[in-house]
Amino acid sequence: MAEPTAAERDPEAVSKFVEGFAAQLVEAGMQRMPARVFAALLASDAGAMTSAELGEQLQVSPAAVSGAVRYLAQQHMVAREREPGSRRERYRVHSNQWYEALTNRDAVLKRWELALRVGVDSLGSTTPAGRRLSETLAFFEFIDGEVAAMMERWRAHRETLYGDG
Amino acid sequence: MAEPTAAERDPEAVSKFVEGFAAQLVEAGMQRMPARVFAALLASDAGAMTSAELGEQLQVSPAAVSGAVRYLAQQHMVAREREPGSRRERYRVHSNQWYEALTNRDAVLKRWELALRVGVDSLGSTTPAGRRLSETLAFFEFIDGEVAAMMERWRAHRETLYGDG
DNA sequence: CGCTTCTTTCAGAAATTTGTGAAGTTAAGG
DNA sequence: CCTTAACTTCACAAATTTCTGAAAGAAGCG
Repeated sequence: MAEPTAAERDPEAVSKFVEGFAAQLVEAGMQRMPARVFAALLASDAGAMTSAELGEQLQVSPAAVSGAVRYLAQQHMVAREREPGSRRERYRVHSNQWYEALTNRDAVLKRWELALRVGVDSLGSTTPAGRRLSETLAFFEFIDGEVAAMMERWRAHRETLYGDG
Repeated sequence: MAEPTAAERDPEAVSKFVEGFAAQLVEAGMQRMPARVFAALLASDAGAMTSAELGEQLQVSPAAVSGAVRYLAQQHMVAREREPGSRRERYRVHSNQWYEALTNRDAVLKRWELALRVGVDSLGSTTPAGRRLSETLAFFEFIDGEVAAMMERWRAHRETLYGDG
């Protein structure tokens, strides 16, 4: 049993991982329910679950799932899938996509940069405080540029690990 | 007045920036009070303030400042300074250091990695879910390595902007 | 078209988080 | 040593957040 197979998937083990990983995400600033939903999807074999399945595993109401999924979809951390010919929706983590979304704190960086520009303007670019803000701004602008390149290197690195899969 | 000087520092403008920038940090997951304290320090000309100064600018109690500073110090986002021969403490943002601390989500990454390893082990590295977690883990390990190099490039880039200052 | 199944919205209850005042602790300076 | 200034801790009150149940809203299917 050191190497479980799909057949012997242990709900307790799954739940333990889900709650543990979710807790880490919460500590890093994510809301609890989105974190739990996301972790549950990550730990699913299919990489996708229905609203009902999520509600059952996490022991929460459909309303809670709905709210969490809306948030995750906005952040591009899950994709909604409509099985054609059914009202049932399916929420999926795209293996190759989700961590790019996590990295896409781009929007966050942009808002920080905007706030800093306002600060530099109103405090004066030649004051000590203004210069500090200005340097901070330069840092974020630099990071912006680097992240794209880094993701490119990751894709290359990934292929050395997994091939073109 | 398009370019304010230190002499005409406008408390309202400062406060506006502080609250605005703090709000962005909060939205990114930081607690409110640490965010406000940090923003206030960033916007100070000296790059450092006493507990009393912070309390007055932010209109909060010494207890609130104390709690916020403890958090920020743990995250290495501010340094505590003891002016020798005084009980007054001074909290400082190290211009060159603070954003490295922000980037030092290293600890966060490490905890995520640990949780993911647990997941891979308990779900089985050959199951679909296990493989997904495993790939996620590989991604974070890759990022770990890249961040250090990126910071190095930033320091070099910074010198092209500001010289050795 | 109406029935049925799934999802979303919304008001409110419950839990958590946050900040305060007051008491406690530490260390400088007489 | 004792006084006093500063920081910290703690219990509690207030504000905020989070989740639920119930009702409303879509969309397939007969």
